[in-house]
Parts: sequence; C-alpha cells; structure tokens
Amino acid sequence: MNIYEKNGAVFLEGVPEFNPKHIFENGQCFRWELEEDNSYTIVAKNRAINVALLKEENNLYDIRLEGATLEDYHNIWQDYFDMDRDYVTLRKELASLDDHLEEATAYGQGLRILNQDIFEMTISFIISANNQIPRIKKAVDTISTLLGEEIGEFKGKTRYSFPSVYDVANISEENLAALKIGFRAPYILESAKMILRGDVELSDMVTTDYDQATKELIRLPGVGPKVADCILLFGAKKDNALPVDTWVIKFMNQYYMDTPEKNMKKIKTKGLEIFGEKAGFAQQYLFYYARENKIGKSRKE
DNA sequence: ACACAGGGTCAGC
DNA sequence: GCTGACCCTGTG
Repeated sequence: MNIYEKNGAVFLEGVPEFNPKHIFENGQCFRWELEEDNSYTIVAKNRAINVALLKEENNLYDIRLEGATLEDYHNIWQDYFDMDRDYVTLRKELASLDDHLEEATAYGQGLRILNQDIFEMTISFIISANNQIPRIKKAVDTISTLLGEEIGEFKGKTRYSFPSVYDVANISEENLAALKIGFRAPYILESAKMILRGDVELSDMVTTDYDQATKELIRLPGVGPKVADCILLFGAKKDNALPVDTWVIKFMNQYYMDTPEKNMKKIKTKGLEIFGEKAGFAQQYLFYYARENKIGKSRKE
C-alpha cells in the first residue's frame, strides 16, 4: 500500500478492506455525515476530516483523507482506522466457520472496527439504549455543538469536538433537555460525574482484562452488559466483547439457536462459543448484514 | 387515530 | 432470573 500527502489530503492507495460505507454505517460511530459525493465527513480526535472512496478493485481500495496530514495519519488515523490489523485473514477465518458467516462477511467486505475515544463511546452508547440510530446521531451532534470545543470550519460548517468529561458532568438543565434523550439524561449526567471524580477509570480499560473492565463499566448508570460491550469493543480494543442487541438476537435466533431464545446471556454464550476470540468482529459483520437485509422482518425485497 | 419500535437498562417481584 | 415501564418521535 502506498501513502502520500498532496493538496491538503492524505492518499492511501491499494489498501485492503477499507469501505467507508461499511465502516461508518454499521452503528459503531455516530459522528459522520454522508456528503453528496458519497464521501463521509467525520469528527474524531478533535479533528474533522473527509473520507472518500476513490477506487475499489479486487478488495484493494484507494482512499482520500481530506483535511489530514501525513503526520496526523501516523499519529492518529492509522490507529483510529485499525490499519495494522489484517482484515483479509480475519474475514477469511470467520467465513470458514459456517455458511451464515461466509455470507455476512462477504456482504460486509471492507468493514473495520474503529478505535474511538472511550468517553465518547460511553456517553454515545448510553444514549443508544432503546433508541434509533438517526436520533442517537442527532443527540451526539447536539451535545458536541453545545459543549464541545470549536475546532474550526470544515466543508462549510463549524465543527466541534466531543465534549470533555468535565463539561458533560457540568451540563446545564437547559442543555440537557435540548438533547431530547428522555430517561437517559440523568444517566449521562451521573455517569460523567462518576468518571470525573475517578470513581470509574476509563483510561484503565485497555489494560484491564475483559471481565474486570465489564464489572467496572456496569457500575455506571445506563450501562448494562450490551452498552459495556460496545464501549469495550469500540473504545478499548477488546476483540472478544460481543454486544448482543436486537439485530444480533434476530440473527442468532434465525441461524444458531435450537429454539427461539430471549435470554441475552444465553445468546452471548452461544455466540462466544461459535465465534471465539474475535467475537466482536463477527458481531459487526452480522449486525451490518442483519440490519441491512432486515432479517426477522419481511425477507422479501 | 393510536399502536409500535428503535444497537437496553432498571426496578420490582 | 423474568417482566414491564420507560423519554422521545417517526412510521404505518
């Protein structure tokens, strides 16, 4: 793969497995905007960049990161986009397990799991509970505009970073109400306060083992097993975190469970048994596949 | 009009 | 462990 900077953008040529649509529209990230040319403008790591797919051939992608420098690529985006992981091998391994995974991984070719800020993940996924993705995106965007730092103009709009722990912990009643997140409002406020006073140490999660990290996160109000798994998978590099949401339940019940199962714990146990150490990746492929194909609803169309 | 659902969690049994 | 309620709003 070839990397160079030119005209205010970083170009990645011949990258395996890098489909912006599959990366951003799979529910792991809420701060993206689809542009008219089908590129994605995102805000992450206190920066705004635009991600465009220029060419795809034989699972090799040419990508343009507008607004990025080569220095930022090596310091930030390389890790953010999980560039050091071999997704070709990973996808092959999952596909070899059974026909359903073969189909789901083929459908989601080019998907990657982003390494995102853990506090942003915590607040975002507390907001996600029993909510809809467009509404979650709007709330995350609003809290950033209200409380985040201005990071300048990009593509005709003023962009704001995701707010700090301090700013969320001290959010005003009015701003909290403006998020329109209903019963989740006290959850994000109280969780931010706990994190601010060091009651729960988010920065420790990467090095803490999975069980201990889960136990800690669940102490935060609004964080249950599913949200904790999302935080750990998207914000703390825990490959074995397996978020069991409505789509995974539908997919698992349709293909893997002997009898329809509602118990999330049992579904998760079964999932870990089948998918193994990289369960989080399997989850992303089948979440994307199930949601896009409306599994469990009318299978037609 | 009004029930239903959306990347679940929590309180109460 | 299991059930129902839950703030909000677009959809049928």
